[in-house]
Amino acid sequence: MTRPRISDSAVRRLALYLRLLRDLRGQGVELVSSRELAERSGSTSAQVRKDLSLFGSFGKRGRGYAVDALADTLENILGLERSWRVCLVGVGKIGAALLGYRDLVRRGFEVVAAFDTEPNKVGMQVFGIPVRPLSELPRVVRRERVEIGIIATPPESAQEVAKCLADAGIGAILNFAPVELTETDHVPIRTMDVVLELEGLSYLLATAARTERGSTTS
Amino acid sequence: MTRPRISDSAVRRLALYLRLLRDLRGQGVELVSSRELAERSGSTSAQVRKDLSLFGSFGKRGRGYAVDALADTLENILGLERSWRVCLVGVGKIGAALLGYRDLVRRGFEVVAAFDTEPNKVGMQVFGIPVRPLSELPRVVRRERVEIGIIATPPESAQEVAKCLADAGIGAILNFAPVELTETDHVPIRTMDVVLELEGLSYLLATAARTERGSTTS
DNA sequence: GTTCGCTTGTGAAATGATTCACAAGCTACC
DNA sequence: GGTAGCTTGTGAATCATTTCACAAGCGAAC
Repeated sequence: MTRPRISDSAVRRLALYLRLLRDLRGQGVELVSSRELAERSGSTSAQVRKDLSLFGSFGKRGRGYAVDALADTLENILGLERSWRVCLVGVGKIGAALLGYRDLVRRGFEVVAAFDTEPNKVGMQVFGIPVRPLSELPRVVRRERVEIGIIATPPESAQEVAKCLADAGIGAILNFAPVELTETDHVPIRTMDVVLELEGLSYLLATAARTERGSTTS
Repeated sequence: MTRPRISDSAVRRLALYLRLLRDLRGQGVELVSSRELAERSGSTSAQVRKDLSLFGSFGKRGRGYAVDALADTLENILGLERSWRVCLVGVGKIGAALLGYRDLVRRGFEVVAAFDTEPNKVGMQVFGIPVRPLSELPRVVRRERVEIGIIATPPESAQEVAKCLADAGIGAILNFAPVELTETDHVPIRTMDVVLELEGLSYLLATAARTERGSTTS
């Protein structure tokens, strides 16, 4: 399979198509057209076809795409034919919610370890996963062959934890702390920030309000 | 102030600059250059200047930007000079974690109501906020003048809840359910999906592994 | 007041992503 | 076999975003 450079947004769309295809497969649907995928993913049929054609041609002209085969193909492209070993650092409210989030393991991400510095959290079990002291992180990450780290610490410690994860040989990081982390050792980092998203919505609301006022007044 | 059409990614960057500026203000820093903002936000100085110049010219050549004044300006542009009234639908693990997340109110998003359908959750107080039955949503949203809705329900009910929020007159929606929602009544929707982000990382890891193998073998 | 070092603001160029539009190809049906 | 109706795959064109590059401007030092 060819592996072109591909944008983040394209990868996200592919992951979305895969989710839709799995649903369709569950419903016993065998064929799906780019138009249908587009409708369900909020995209356009041309976009869907372009995205898929980056990796090869999987469809049949006049018919569409074979749901089952395309799902398998996308699983392969995205590396989801296997499951990934994940650890969590920071067992606060968000961290604990993630440990209890069943979709993670169901969709191929198994949380195999959790860490925190708070002495009263260390030793607890949260949703069946023991919380260990941060000092054990390097050893445990190596021993358990953890591949992805999730940071859910306060922002002050996030950068330090990222460094620690990178040094321990982790391959990628998902960050929930509201700070922009600087990449260490080419370990890719994605940040999810609720407040930043809300602020984006705030901009839209403020703009809408002004436009409204402007047009009403004049 | 001019209000040009501006991309989502630009808005996100502006929100990020604002966060950095508030930090700097707290530290008593008075001037900051586009280069410094770029370093701290993982961007480039040209990008920072372009973003800011969309709304006017706020800097002094040779000196940089006045931290305090620029923070105020960005707060105005983003609509963050005031705080917003938010409600939460779905008090599961993620929902409960959000209710306890202090940064929301600290950064101008006040959760004034929470809803759920589960009879054993309705009537509870979670972090001081009473959980009401979903049937009260339209009335409460109107009475409390709620402007932003957060959906943290299972994916099956998310679309229905989105419609309900839109009908109740809400202005924007942040969705945590792993489904692509179709927009109702021009109410903007942002979706945050942990698994989708992890799948994006999975793609990078899988690609890195293949490249590695390819180059090692040859 | 002149020079020097630094930084902004911004057109122009380059790069990247999306949309268009259509030939090529498949299936069903007659 | 031929035709009709769809749908894919993809170059070309359009649209959007980012980067480049530099004139203009500010302040400090002498």
